[in-house]
Amino acid sequence: MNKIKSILSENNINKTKFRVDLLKLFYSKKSLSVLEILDHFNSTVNKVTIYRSLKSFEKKCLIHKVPDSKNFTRYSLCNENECKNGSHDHSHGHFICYACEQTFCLESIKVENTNQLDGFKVENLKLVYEGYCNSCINN
Amino acid sequence: MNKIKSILSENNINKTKFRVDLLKLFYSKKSLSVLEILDHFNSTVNKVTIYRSLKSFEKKCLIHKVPDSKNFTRYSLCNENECKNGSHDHSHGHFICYACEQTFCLESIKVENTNQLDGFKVENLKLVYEGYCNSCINN
DNA sequence: TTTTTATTCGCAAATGGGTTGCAATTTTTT
DNA sequence: AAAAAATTGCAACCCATTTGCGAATAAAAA
Repeated sequence: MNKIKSILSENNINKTKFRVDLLKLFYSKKSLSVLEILDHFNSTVNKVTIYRSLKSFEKKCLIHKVPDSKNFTRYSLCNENECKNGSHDHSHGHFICYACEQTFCLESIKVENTNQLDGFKVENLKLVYEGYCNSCINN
Repeated sequence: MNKIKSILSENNINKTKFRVDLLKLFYSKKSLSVLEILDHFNSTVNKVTIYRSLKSFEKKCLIHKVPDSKNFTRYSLCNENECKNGSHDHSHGHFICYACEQTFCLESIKVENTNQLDGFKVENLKLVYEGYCNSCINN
């Protein structure tokens, strides 16, 4: 609660009720989509506000986009070691569950940025696993 | 020309002028988006027709979706060894060019479907390189 | 080759994610 | 408390993709 507010303060984001609640929500979820956020707040908040809050959080390196199976955008908390000053680096694999559609960061699976690819100059590398998470298998 | 038509015949897709031309086009490109197809035909064909043709080709394993950088869908020809009977398996890496937005299949970079991931049942694995292709670097 | 049947096509309209302009409200600064 | 800056909601928009439906076309049957 206090932690959330101080994070917002440090990043010059106004501590409105919604933004505090939204950031708090991120601390309890692996990843979130706009639709899930809208559902969580029972549509008491306008979707434009959600988009703008996400964009603001992203710019301040509180959250970043993560891969998803469909063409939806999902976000999850930044890792302090990886993202700084508005530039995001998630050099680890990701897992996407077909059932719950959650995206999990696989911090232990590092992807090294191979510059060695014949005919191409590689700037980024994404490693995405898809399947079923344990929680979905056991339900 | 004859080859194209016989492929369509074998897959029970009507050999309309547009579908013949569209399949021919795929044989000359690494990958295509709906917009690129629309441009190529100078908007003489309805975009709904494009979407439906693509879906039909995909169902018959002539083409499949490939990863892209933005939220657009791209398609490229299926590899006969990999895709069969409507189920698509592209177990190789992909390269996406930031400049031309083309997606290239890296047939030589195979991804083995690791079932070994703690806490997850892995069904699929995607390896995507991003950067600049030689053609864009030299222009 | 005519008739029948199955596909495909184009158009209009709808769905869904995401954005923009603007005026009203809230938070921060002084 | 007043002024300045950030945030919000609303309506309207953009763009990719889909759906319904009747008209046109292709393939199969007679």
